[in-house]
Amino acid sequence: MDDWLKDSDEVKPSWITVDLAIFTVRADQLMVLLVERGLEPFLGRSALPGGYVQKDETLREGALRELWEEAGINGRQLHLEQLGAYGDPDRDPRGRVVTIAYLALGPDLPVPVGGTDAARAFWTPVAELTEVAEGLAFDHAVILADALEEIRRKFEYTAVATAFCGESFTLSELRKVYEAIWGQRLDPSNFRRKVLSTSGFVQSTGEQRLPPTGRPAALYRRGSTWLLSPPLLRGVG
Amino acid sequence: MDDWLKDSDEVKPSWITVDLAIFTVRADQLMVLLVERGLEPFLGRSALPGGYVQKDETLREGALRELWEEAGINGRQLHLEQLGAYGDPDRDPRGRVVTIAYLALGPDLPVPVGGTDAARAFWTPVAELTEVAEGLAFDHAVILADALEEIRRKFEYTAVATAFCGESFTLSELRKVYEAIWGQRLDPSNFRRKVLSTSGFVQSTGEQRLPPTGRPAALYRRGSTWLLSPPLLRGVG
DNA sequence: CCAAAAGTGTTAGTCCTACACCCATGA
DNA sequence: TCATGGGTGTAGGACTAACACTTTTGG
Repeated sequence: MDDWLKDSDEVKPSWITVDLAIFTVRADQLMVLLVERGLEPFLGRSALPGGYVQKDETLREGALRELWEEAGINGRQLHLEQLGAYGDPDRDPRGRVVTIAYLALGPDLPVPVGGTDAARAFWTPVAELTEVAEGLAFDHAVILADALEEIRRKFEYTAVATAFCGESFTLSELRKVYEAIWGQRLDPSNFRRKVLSTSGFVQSTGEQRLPPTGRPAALYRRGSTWLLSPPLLRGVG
Repeated sequence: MDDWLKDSDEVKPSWITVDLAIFTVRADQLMVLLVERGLEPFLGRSALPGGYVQKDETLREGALRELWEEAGINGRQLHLEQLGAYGDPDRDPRGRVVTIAYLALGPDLPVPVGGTDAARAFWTPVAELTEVAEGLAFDHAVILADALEEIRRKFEYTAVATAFCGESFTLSELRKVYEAIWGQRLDPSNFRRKVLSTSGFVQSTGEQRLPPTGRPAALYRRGSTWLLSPPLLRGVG
């Protein structure tokens, strides 16, 4: 490293990690992926998946790599955005470690299987983890809370909800995603109208899907519009 | 630093900096604070103010300290929020430097004066810096663009606009802030109604202020509400 | 009185909500 | 034909944009 970089009593280099808050919707519930730590510190405790950023990769590339190594998930198919940096000097007992948190959203993903790091990973319903969250390693409870707030906010004014659906989806599936995140019933007919009247939100595929019972539903895929205006307001609640 | 931290060919420690995108509204224009770099690399080029995070401070504390050292601004009086981390491996010619960008918004601030680092600081109207921005040091043009997008978005659904006003302000002053950011006229009467009907957005002080000419205007201060629902939509535009 | 800016009222149109109703399928 | 979920229609109310109008000041 060049010697024109400042190194003094006040300024020291830090370790950089990425941590991932990975969400999916399964059985009408918002789930987050946690891992059981296999190393000190916090050995055996639950944590968000993550790891060190390597020398020659971008932060995003590091997040994608950890997504694969720790969770067995190919990130090219899901929504990945940066949440923010967490760098309190005492957040890691090993020393100064600044972590860049990423938010990942994907359709109902396969349960992680054995054989890799991902074997230690498991899905947890966020509705049930209020007590569990306090036991998370590092400051991961804070990161998780920030991630949840970010999701709820972004649902109102972006098309991010489609990230929880597969390649093609019905409007009912999309609506159930909103209902899971907002914890509130939405009127199917009004929801349909709002979504379809926002040009570019979704795009008809022309195909249909048969529900277990009832009339076949039209299939849609993501449109090109990301920012929704007007936003899909959640009711007064 | 503990030896249980990974150090290998792939993983190396990094330098952590904070960079500040500081905005104010003056003469109905959105302005950003830039500095002329006094050190290599990019000596003499314009850049966002910023510097190294010290050993025992949080990222936010580092941002507040740089705000004071580089811009002569006491940050306790303004809005300061984290924008995100920028850490491409080649963003700094000196080596791996990850920067945490902060967004700062404040009322018309005193022009930085000589005698300190802040002597090199100057306000630039964002409307005019399209060409200038390309010449900024490091990836600061990207950070600045992200900051502007964040401001415009947050104006719609938060009360962040009040950060550009002083302790107390008239509704016209607040409206002019919106007009400066959105580059669009707003109907004074409709604006007033929207703001006042959003409970907790602003709070009457009972005082008045005399404009250069015309009827005195009632003064308000920030209310306790941060999230606006419904959002102050910017018109179809 | 006039100009300028604050502040109120009104109206026509748009959007939203709630809910009734029809449609297409499997059993 | 029944149950189930998909999909359309509609009436009342809420919200909005546009703009006319009144109020209060200094000159």
